[in-house]
Amino acid sequence: MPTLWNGASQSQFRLESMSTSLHHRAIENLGTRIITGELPTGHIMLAEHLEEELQVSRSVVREAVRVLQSLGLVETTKRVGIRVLPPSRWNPFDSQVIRWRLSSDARGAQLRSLIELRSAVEPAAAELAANNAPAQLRRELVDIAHALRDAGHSGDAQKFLELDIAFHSVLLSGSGNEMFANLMGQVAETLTGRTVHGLMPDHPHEGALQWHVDLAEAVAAGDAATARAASEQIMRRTTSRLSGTWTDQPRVFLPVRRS
Amino acid sequence: MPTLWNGASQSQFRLESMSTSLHHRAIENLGTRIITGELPTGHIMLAEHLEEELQVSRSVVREAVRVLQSLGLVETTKRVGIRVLPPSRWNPFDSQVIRWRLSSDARGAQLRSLIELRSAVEPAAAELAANNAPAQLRRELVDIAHALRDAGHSGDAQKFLELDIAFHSVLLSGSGNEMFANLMGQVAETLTGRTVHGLMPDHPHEGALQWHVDLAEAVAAGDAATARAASEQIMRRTTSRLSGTWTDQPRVFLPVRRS
DNA sequence: GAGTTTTGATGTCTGCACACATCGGTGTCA
DNA sequence: TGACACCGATGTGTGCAGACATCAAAACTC
Repeated sequence: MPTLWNGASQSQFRLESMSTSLHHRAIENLGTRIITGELPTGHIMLAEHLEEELQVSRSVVREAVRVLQSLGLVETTKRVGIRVLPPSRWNPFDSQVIRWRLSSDARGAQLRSLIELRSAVEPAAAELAANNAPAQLRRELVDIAHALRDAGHSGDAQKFLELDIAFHSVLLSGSGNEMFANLMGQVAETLTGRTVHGLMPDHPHEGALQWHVDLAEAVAAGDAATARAASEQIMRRTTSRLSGTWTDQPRVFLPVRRS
Repeated sequence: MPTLWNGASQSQFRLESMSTSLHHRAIENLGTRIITGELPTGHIMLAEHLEEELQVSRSVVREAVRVLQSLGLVETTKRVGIRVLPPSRWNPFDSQVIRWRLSSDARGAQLRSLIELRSAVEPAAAELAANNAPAQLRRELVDIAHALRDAGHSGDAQKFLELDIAFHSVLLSGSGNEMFANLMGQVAETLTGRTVHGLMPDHPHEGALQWHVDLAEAVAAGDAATARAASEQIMRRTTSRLSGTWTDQPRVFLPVRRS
């Protein structure tokens, strides 16, 4: 009886929590289940079946499926149904997909991918920022670096996290490359995830704090080479500190898709 | 009179070509117009208005708007309508967004972003591939590099393009990082765009051909440092060859979004 | 100016017609 | 008799139309 959504009821409670639109919850539900593997590759669903399973109407299901389709999670075929696509078809840069993967078994693999991407991008961003960033962003970066060092010394974990995110955000924005700047959100996820999961030491590494200051001052001075070097130092340390979380994750070598 | 879509008719012909679904064409239409700026930031549309403008039904409009919403191009607000979001909210990694930008005035800026991203990522991918790629991919890479050199010498532009795409695809796949591997599609866009727009010389640079071979053989030998160095050479040259196309494009320094 | 009502847009539900890929039966030919 | 091509039935996504629910902006009242 697909009636109104009336708070706490229904034993087959599939659309968790409230305060978001129905189609959004449907996306969340299906996306999560696909990425955790509960709905495996090749699994076929029928729109009609989803209606009663999720207790929503056709329009909600259809809009949700459209979005999942644009994320590469499913494809629709007439006379067949809605087919779950293999992970190689998922859009690994979509922030929803990243979020879902971070809260699945593939968390380690997703973290590794993100760290590798950051390790490649941040030094380049540092270089670009040193060459191109507007004066105000350079000043801001220096201020944040100093505040970050202070917070590290005083052991204020919450403030340290905020400043850490701000630092890398400003750096990436300062590159003047909108793709780099957009990684900010993902970086924030990894950083917050790190503290939440207790991977941060009580007092951050003294060298790392100094490298942040060095990086900021190199950017301010327009010294691209030094900025890159400092960024590489930071990323090397970050990588080595986190690499323990994905030692058991096998690498996946995607097939070369020729369309 | 929103009746069936009957081929060539309608003077206000907005949904171009056929053979794709209506909602897909609606996405294409709106996405293009938003990114070219024909529908500027803050512009407000009404679903009802879109229905008659595109000559499609409510459900088609709604599904298209949902997808555009997930791409960060629009937001919907009750009592207001469908609002076009500023470029800083667009998902710059989505392949549709990239494609739309490549065929807009911002083409130069998009190319620069992609090249900068490639320049950061490919050397890292080369390093990872040298350390982790399975034997078969290494062999394949060497074969392609040699074929690429031959094609370069013989001046077969079409074959050269195919092999060039294949080379970078295999390299990125060989990194074992699904985000790197996924850049493949975007790389293909830039490479094809380059030949189509007549930016390729008749005979590719001899040094570049050799660097591809060096890179492949370093990966095959597991020599990460050499592989990275060769990749950096290639990207430096690619950058310098293409930088002319975006000299006039201003860099955009996105605001740091703190949610 | 604070609280209340009205209004107008999206959100959701439903029934229907159509397009079309798949499957199975039928007919043809060797 | 068996293999193969054809063709229509079937079932599913796609698209359409209209209704009601919801909720936030805007207008209104006090």
